[in-house]
Amino acid sequence: MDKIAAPRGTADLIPPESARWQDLEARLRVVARRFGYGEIRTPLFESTELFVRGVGETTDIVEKEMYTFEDKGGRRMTLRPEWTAPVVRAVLEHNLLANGPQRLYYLGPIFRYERPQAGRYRQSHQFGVECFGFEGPEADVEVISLASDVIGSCGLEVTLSINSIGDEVCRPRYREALFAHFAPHKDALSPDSQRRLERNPLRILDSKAPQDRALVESAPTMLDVLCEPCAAHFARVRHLLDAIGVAYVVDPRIVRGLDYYTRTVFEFQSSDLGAQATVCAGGRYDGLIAALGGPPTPGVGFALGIERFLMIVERRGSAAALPQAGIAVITLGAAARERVVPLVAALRRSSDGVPVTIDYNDAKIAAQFKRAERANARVALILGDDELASQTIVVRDLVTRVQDTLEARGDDAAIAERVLAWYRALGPANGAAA
RNA sequence: GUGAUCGUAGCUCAGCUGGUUAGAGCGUCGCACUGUGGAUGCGAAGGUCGCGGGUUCAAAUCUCGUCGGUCACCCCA
Repeated sequence: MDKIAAPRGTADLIPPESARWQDLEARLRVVARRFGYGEIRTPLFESTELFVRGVGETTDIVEKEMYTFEDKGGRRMTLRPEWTAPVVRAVLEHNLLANGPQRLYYLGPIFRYERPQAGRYRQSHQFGVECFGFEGPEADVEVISLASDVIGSCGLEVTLSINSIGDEVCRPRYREALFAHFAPHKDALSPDSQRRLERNPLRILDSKAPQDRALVESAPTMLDVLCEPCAAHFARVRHLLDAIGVAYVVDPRIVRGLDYYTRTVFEFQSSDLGAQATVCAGGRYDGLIAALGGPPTPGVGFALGIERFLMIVERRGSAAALPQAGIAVITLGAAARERVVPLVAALRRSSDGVPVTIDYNDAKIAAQFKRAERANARVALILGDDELASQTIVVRDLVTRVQDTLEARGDDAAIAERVLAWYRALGPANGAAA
């Protein structure tokens, strides 16, 4: 029988890598809470219709990347390819906007049927926030600031680019201006851009084809065409970013792929990600909620790719080594192994998060020490015939190799307390542990 | 969906223009060393050479297909 492997573009998350995920997830939740965002969790699958209407019928996501299936009741379902549409659906379903503006964050998997590549998978994970109900530029800046804090708290260097893509008033004008600019030179454009010219001229702006470069350089920018309210909004966003000390560059070539964006769009990019430079991206989507049948409500948010984020952390070598922690129990002989079971139980009950591990196999002491080391334990607790006879136990600091003999009379809870007190007295493992 | 490149032990890889029992380092396990861990020496376990077909007296090696990894395009986090 053939071995079954994880599906293409998916990955198992196993120790010690899973610990890094947990660490990042904890940081993300802390920052979100600090900004007053509450967590929302939505189903892994939704009606296909939600994404068709919410993301845009002609987007790549809807046209070719969705995992869609029919359930046994004949309903068309799709594995969540992005979070914003489901979040808006849930917000409307529970009528949250009746209570005024809402701040929500999410953290979990998305699914897109794409060819795997650096920083791109069929199941990937996103953290993001959505801020509903504020029309003013302060909300744009709040959301950018939150993203910036998340990235900064991990010590990463990325560049923030911002742009405005206008609204329903000025964007159509811009499309026409772009079309007028490129159409006369259609034959000089790359084949991809010739296609984009008809479908979505904005996309030509971030073309990577060398032959498009000159024409893109000379193209009019959105910022030239912005209507008065959009221009004012964008100016305020820039002013407020300056005020809170978040560095950015204005990049008129930033275009978002999803139909629902309006006005402010932004991307955080890293040079460590190959072709997938964007680690976090978002913007304002003032028309989306109404488009999904809700009351006209402004919104702004972003999504951050967990895999890409962690990839930068690793390539920058800023991944902190896991500290040596925990107690590894070493027993010698059947009598000790039996005696130690209730003692380990007592240790775990009162260990308050200190991991207590034990190897039940009858290995030599040297081998058990090696395993304790591999498990990254800080302290070894040794129990053999000698200790049983003298009613003691030996504790040894695996970092300094200093050891001690402790009294082991009385009940197990008291012995466990003695061991844990000895453990805690060592303090955190110092640099030598790393 | 398009293109390039790679799949040999748990990991990293060697294996020349096809030639018989497929190797190394690291790791694992054992012994030297009845109870003290990053050392040394000796030894052992571990492989349907991704999978399937073809060419050949003979295929890890050539060929076709397929699956998977990696990278790029499209597009996106």
